[in-house]
Amino acid sequence: MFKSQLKTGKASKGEETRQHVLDTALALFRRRGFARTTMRDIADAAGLSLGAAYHYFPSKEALVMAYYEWMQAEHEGLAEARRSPDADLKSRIAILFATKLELLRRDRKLLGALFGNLGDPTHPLSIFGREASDIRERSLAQFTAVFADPAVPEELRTVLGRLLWITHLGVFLFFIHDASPKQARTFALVDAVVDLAASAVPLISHPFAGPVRRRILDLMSYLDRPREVTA
Amino acid sequence: MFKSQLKTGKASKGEETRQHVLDTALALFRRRGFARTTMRDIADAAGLSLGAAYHYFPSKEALVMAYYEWMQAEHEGLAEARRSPDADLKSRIAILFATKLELLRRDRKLLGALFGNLGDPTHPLSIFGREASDIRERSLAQFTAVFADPAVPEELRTVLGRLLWITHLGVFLFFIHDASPKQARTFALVDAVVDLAASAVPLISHPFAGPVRRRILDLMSYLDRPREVTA
DNA sequence: GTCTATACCCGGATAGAC
DNA sequence: GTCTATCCGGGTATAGAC
Repeated sequence: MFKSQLKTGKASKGEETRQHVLDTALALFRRRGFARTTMRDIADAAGLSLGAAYHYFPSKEALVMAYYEWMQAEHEGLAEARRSPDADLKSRIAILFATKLELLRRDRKLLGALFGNLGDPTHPLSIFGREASDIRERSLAQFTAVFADPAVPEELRTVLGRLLWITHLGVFLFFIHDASPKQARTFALVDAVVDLAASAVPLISHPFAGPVRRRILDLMSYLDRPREVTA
Repeated sequence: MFKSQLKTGKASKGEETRQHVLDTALALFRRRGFARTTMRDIADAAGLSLGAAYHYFPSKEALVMAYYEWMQAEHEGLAEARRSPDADLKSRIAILFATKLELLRRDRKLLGALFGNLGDPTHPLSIFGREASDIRERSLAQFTAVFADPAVPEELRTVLGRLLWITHLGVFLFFIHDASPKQARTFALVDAVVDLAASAVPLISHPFAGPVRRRILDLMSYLDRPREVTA
């Protein structure tokens, strides 16, 4: 696990090259999309042999995973920077969506790859799969933290975080397909979703909604457990 | 469009072969999954050359589309057969989910393919794409019809139909990943979802929920328009 | 450990002869 | 409508240079 770079502290030659390959790949993905970019293109554009590219990234999708990781770190940083201590629930939700949309905006053609293996449980590289679990958990944590608010019943916070996270996946699936100028429809959708989410919380917390609330908790308990591997 | 078969009325040789290829392919998909079945496997098993198989189905995914079509017709038939005129809202929803689950049960390994191209808007063969629009509309219509009920405000029916349809996609995405014995967790999830859907309708129809209801209608208006093609 | 070059396998898809 | 041959690209393998 611990290599010689312990003493240097500097980025080694290898890490520089690795970064260069990743940058080149992402530039090509952004311009031409994931499917229409070949590993041979990437190696050529980076000035490397095919073998060298595969030396750093064992598969084309590993490049997407690296991007996913970068993206998550970036989102955490940006959302944190925009955070203000006296913000209410609605603006906390709004910030989370706005920052992510800001980051993903130029990467529409690349996003498809993240949703690509959604339906294949045997494929480890999936947004719901093993390899992505770290990143997924960190993202989920961001969306759950939004509900750490005295106005929200404790028992509902985890559940609401998950619901909001799933919703954000849906929004970005919409975003991928949104061909309106400058993705105006996605921006409008985000406004509406934020508005709805913020206004649904008091409703669902109200005693009147007790039976529905209990059913939501029931339902989420089925989604909670870690995923097993299909034989 | 109109070929010589107009006079025969019988299934021509070509249609028989086409059906044979489809049957063979589905059998292989069910046994080994979509990804692990090659077009060469299918052609071999059907006793045809690769080129001949491609003559009938222009791509591997076209086979999935043909399945999707068959599936939708089957679901309409089965749901209709189970329909009883005096059923309440909840049991109408329950029947829709139960019959679909019944049909899809043996096809888990095949379903991933339906969700496969979800993220690629340039790919016409997607559950959200052009090619599938007919089938998608028919499926949506089934889920909307459930709410044709005096207890449900007119203005909400389309919206609730869409929400239920999206929910059913989510349930079957879960189903694909469900490795519990006999997919017991999916069955439990379906129960909970049906329960929640049926109990949420009175809540959302209640005057108290007016603001939330208006926001839901707002939100859905962004999802309504037909999809344009990305350049 | 970093990299080149090259040949190869596999599987989706296509061309063109018959 | 059916075949054989071919292309293309993801991915692997290997042999060797520095």
